[in-house]
Amino acid sequence: MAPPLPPLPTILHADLDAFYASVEQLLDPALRGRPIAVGGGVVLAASYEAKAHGVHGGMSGWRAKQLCPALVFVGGHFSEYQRLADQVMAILGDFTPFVQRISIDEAFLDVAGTVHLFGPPGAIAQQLRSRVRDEVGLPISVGAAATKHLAKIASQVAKPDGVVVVDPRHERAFLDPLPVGLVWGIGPVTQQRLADRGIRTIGQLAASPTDSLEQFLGRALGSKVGALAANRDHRKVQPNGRAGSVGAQSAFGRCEPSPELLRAVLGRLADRVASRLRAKQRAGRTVTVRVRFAGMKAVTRSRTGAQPLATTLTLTETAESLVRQALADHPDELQISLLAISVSKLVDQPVLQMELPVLPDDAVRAGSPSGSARWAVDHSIDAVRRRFGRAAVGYAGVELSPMGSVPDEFRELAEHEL
DNA sequence: TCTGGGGTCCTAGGACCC
DNA sequence: TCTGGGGTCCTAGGACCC
Repeated sequence: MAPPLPPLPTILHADLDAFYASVEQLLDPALRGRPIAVGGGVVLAASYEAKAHGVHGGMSGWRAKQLCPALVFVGGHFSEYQRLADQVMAILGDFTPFVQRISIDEAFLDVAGTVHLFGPPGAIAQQLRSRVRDEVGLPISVGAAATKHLAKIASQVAKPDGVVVVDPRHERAFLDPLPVGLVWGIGPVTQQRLADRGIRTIGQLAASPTDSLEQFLGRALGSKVGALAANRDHRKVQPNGRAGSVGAQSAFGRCEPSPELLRAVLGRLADRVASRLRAKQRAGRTVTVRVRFAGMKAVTRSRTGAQPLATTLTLTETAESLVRQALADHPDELQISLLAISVSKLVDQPVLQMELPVLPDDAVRAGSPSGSARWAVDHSIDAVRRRFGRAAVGYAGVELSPMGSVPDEFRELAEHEL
């Protein structure tokens, strides 16, 4: 039998460059060519002109200004980000039905079935970039390789505004000189641990004995690196699955965890999470809270119930009880700096768009409404908000809370390049 | 000048059942 | 009666990604 042909580099990873900042420069020509940062107190995204001065996401605003005095801060046009990114994804879909979007601004494509229509992967990458540039006006980088992992690394190397095709016959030559931090799953912690052992490049990593590496890196990462080095990364580009959890968090300076604070913050977070669950027609059985103390140490507490939940008031109460539990387990911690709520083990919970049911009597009389009354209250609030906007109505003490320093739109989009 | 927000995946230990 | 092994679910913690 003839030896199998080497796989073609038909997996593409397309990644918009400095996405939020590029959109701002697209919307306002006066910003083009200038160092800009999206955000204020903290930099959410920086243009390449700003990055040249060392500005990057996650940096405090004043530090960024120190590094780059000419830096211009701009507020975010969040609905524009979503709209333009969706346009880009639609263009990607013209080259193959196998598009897997992994965040607002990046996606994998498998073009194995369409090379006969559009030419080899490198040519497809160029056509795709031209169309995004011409029709949307944004720069996008593309990596092409035989596997997702490698394509992702290639697109990072291609930035800004470029293409890198990794020939499957020369993968090691491509990978070996690159820094280990480009490997998926190697973050700052692991990078430091590797550096302590003199390992900085992927080549050095691949050359070190696997068993001892696995011993100190953990089996998961060890096998991941092994698979990468041996080109055994066989994950397919697959249609997007549905989210496995829905959560929200809120950071505030350092505060004493008074009952009033807990009520206000958890009520607001539960309102966000539960209304998003209802909008997706989903509900979840497991509620997890996260409490971060003043020293950045964080703990979690979770509870799994028999019935899936998507009710604001029930979620608030469950979260409150879990947070109290976490606080009681750490009596030495006097201040907290963040609270988070997440709901997982999600199931479908279709909701008929029916007229509002008549409130049961017990809801009117009792201080604590019944399950069906809670359902009715939530859905009437959702309905009003659909018509008049989110701020139109809410739970007492929830909307009035001074805690929401970050506008809700800010929270809708997961940030990138941090 | 302490560091925002929304997710995923992995590990480990314990409970529980067969 | 004692013991072992496997499977599944739950909780908690941590690293990482965008």
